[in-house]
Amino acid sequence: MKNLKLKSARAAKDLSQEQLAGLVGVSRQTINAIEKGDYNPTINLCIAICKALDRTLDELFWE
Amino acid sequence: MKNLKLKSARAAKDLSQEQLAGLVGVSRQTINAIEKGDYNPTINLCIAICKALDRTLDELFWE
DNA sequence: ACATTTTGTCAAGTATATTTTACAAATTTT
DNA sequence: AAAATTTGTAAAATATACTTGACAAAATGT
Repeated sequence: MKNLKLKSARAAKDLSQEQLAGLVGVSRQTINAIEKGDYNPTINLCIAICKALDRTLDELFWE
Repeated sequence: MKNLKLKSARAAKDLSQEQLAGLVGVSRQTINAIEKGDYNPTINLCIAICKALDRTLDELFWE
């Protein structure tokens, strides 16, 4: 299922998928796939995303 | 660095690495590697571990 | 309306998470 | 102290996260 919390947190910072990808050091497609859902990123990437968006793991990746 | 929060939470439930591995459906070595640190598990595995130990992502995998 | 940026998606390749088998060190049990 | 369980670790194989390049649809800006 889509990760709308991530999409929303990214929008709150006014960042494009490509900009967020650059901040955390992955490709744009990876960010897109995570938001799209049915994807299983590594915890280090999740942590990097959380820090870039000033959120915690529970806020963005806990159901 | 070692994940002592995970090690401690597992001990609190009196589970061996092998028992926890069975609960979350991975090998014992994977659990051992995560506790040892310098490892990068997937978010789905982290979530499964958290649920098995009645903890959240922030409690076990946030620094 | 046109131009630009952003997003969704696909296929083929590369990097790495995870498994399997195996053995020794350490810890716990009797 | 011996036996049994648990843990630490390693090498080779497999599964999958992530990349690169590319193109079209959708959204945004002028």
